[in-house]
Amino acid sequence: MRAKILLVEDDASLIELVTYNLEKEGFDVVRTGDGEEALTLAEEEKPDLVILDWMIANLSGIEVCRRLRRAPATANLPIVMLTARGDEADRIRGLETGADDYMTKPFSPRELIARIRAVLRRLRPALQGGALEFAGIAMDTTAHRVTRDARTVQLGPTEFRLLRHFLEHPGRVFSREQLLDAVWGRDVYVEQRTVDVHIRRLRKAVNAGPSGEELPDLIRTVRSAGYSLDATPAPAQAAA
Amino acid sequence: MRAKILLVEDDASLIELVTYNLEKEGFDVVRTGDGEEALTLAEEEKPDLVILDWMIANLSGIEVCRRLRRAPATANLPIVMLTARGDEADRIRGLETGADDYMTKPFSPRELIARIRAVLRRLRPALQGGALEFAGIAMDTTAHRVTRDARTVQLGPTEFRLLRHFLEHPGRVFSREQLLDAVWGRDVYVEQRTVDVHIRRLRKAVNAGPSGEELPDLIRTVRSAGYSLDATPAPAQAAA
DNA sequence: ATGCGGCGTAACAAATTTGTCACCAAAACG
DNA sequence: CGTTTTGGTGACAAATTTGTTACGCCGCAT
Repeated sequence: MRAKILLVEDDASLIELVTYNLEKEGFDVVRTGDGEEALTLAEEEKPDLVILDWMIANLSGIEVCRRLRRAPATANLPIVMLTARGDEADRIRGLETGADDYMTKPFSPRELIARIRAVLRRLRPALQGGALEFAGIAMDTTAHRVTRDARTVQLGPTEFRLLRHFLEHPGRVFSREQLLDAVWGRDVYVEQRTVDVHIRRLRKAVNAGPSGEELPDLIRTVRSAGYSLDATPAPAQAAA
Repeated sequence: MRAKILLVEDDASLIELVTYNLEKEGFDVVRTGDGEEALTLAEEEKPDLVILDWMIANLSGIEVCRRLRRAPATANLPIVMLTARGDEADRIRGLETGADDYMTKPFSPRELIARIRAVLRRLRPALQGGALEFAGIAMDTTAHRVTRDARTVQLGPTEFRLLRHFLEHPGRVFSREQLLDAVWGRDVYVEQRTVDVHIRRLRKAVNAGPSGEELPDLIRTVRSAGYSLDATPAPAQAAA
């Protein structure tokens, strides 16, 4: 899966340099030099990470950062700030506003790539082509293969993406709306209840035991909130 | 919840400088200047983050980093590399080996703090926000999970919101009207006495002990005023 | 064209949650 | 003390939220 990067920068030569390097490394790049447009693109293009220059048109980078963090849809989007302002105070302000990393010009493209990878490694483990694992469920994202306790699990495409999303954020509760955004795509109009049906299909596939038996359900229903991948199956009598 | 930081560094003056700043910011600090010992401490002390100097005794920082990543127990431990080697190649090597961030000496303690916070914000949302705690009651808002003294507490949606409100303002007394506004919503028409019933349900769930016994009630009834979350069992009635 | 697998909806059943009451207990008041 | 308030509880029926199943469609490979 290729990661999509939103590059917000208005220096033409820098755009070219960074874009070239990113694409060489296998990233998709979306560009803009305008702060307002950056906010729009962040919502519409659903990039996996934003590279944000401080000095851009219409809105300062720091303001874009602040607004991205405030909007629920982008509150979790990784941000790498990139700027000529080398002031310590500026760097700290950037990081405290919610940036995940901060680099000052002039910078090495290779280091930028390395830092981007470091951030993505944390945020979207699946983008690094690695394997995901949680409580006995293992997913090889490159081979598109899922196993539970070493036995293969057969999943449809949607269930695969759904499970991948859960594995990338274990323990966290997602609303049906968030799942539709993340798994189906932002511009797809589908009934929220459809999520339930796919959750059901996913459970059925993942919890199927060797001999027709049922394994503990790792997908927790959180009433009025959504679903989450969770190791604690039955909080019933966990007394000691 | 205070975050514990393992500082692996052998320059005495730096140790002092960094420790002072970390502790001032509310972190617990564990120190060593030895690579082998760093691995042991990482397992035993279970720090929330490691600051790792490149040049240390016994094992190089990069090697410590590599081994931490390889051991399952510490594979996910956030690492910030900190070193005099400003070489681009070294920085990239550090990041690619699994470090989450990389700073070169000389560095600003405040920037180091800001970067540590940026990493922890991602990795341990519980340490930054999303987690509430009071007198043994812990709430993870992202996982939608509540525990009392490490035992899971089962709550309905309304009780969850109610408890969250109390945890966000511990000790403060809220009238039924204020609670309806804050927990039910400003424009919902519900009987005030309904609050009592939910307080009852919340108490029942939170005060249930391991073996059917009752734990001390942390929700205080303030006659003719409302309710509050309060650790003190039964003090004399102060002024109104 | 035909069959199959996967998908989105609708519909109905099952499970939980919720707002109110009626009634009892505790506290405040004179 | 007897009354009056104010809070505590258990019971309910209604309302909401999920679980499950069935069905028709669509795209694709045969």
